[in-house]
Amino acid sequence: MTNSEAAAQSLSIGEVAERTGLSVHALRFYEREGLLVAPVQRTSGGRRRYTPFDVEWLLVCVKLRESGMPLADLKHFAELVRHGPGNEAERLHLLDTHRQRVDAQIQALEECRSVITWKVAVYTEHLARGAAEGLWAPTT
Amino acid sequence: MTNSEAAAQSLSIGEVAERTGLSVHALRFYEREGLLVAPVQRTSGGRRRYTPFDVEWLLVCVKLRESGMPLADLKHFAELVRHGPGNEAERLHLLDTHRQRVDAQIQALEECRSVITWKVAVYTEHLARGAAEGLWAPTT
DNA sequence: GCTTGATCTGGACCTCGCTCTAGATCGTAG
DNA sequence: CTACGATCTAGAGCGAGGTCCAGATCAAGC
Repeated sequence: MTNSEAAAQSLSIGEVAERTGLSVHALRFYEREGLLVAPVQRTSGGRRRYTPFDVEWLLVCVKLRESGMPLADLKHFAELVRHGPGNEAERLHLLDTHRQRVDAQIQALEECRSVITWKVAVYTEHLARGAAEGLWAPTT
Repeated sequence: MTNSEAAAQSLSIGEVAERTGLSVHALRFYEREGLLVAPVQRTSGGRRRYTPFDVEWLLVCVKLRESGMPLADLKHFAELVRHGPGNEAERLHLLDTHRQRVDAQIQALEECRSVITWKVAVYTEHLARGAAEGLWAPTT
């Protein structure tokens, strides 16, 4: 890949914000916090140019954040990747631990869901009966 | 129910903390924030006594919080209940809206889960092959 | 050359949801 | 009566995760 091809593929911070759903503020913040694998390239004028690699990494970050991974863990993961090959076992462990948390979270949410569904049914029935009995009781 | 029966069923803040998983600090905080349906009863000495009703309400609160309902919404819900019968439709709406958010959240988490599973598989394979290729690439 | 909009930096500030502190009081066991 | 642990109030503090601001610079179009 030539320099110009690379330049053509690279994106400004605004474009990356659009593609990742992160704000430009958040992108700069993530960078400061060391969440990126490599320092972002700059134009001669000092503007950031993100490579497709950067964007893909950020998309993974977004998914991990969405699922509740703390920034500190994300930073640790980035450090491992930055450090290069040889620590795949640790990366694996990090991800697998997180997957377990996600599983637990899904389960918890499904429980919440059924509690809510139950409550919704209660109110729906109440309304159907013309709200004849006004008293709210937690279990009914 | 006599007074003494009610008193026997009522719990101290510490007992409620145990049963709900909230800290005593959080319990007092929730009360200050108006998240309870009714003001908590007090002993002659000024200590809080929670009724079974209070505890059940708090357990619902915990479930709703766990599933990401903001305190502001919880407060609103409490206000509706406090205000008594006649607003069941609004309560229903509040809960149903939240359920939709929970559903979306579950779906998002499942997506995250599959992304993570994929990544885990990549690293596992990598390790199985003796980490022959060290290059990390976001998609592989 | 000039305007306009995007981006730059460093640091202050914000919201949320608690958590903790200090200093006083209650209440129960010895 | 004395200890001692639980609880009380008001209010300060905290950690996470950004968000926003000021003032300057860059880059593209007219």
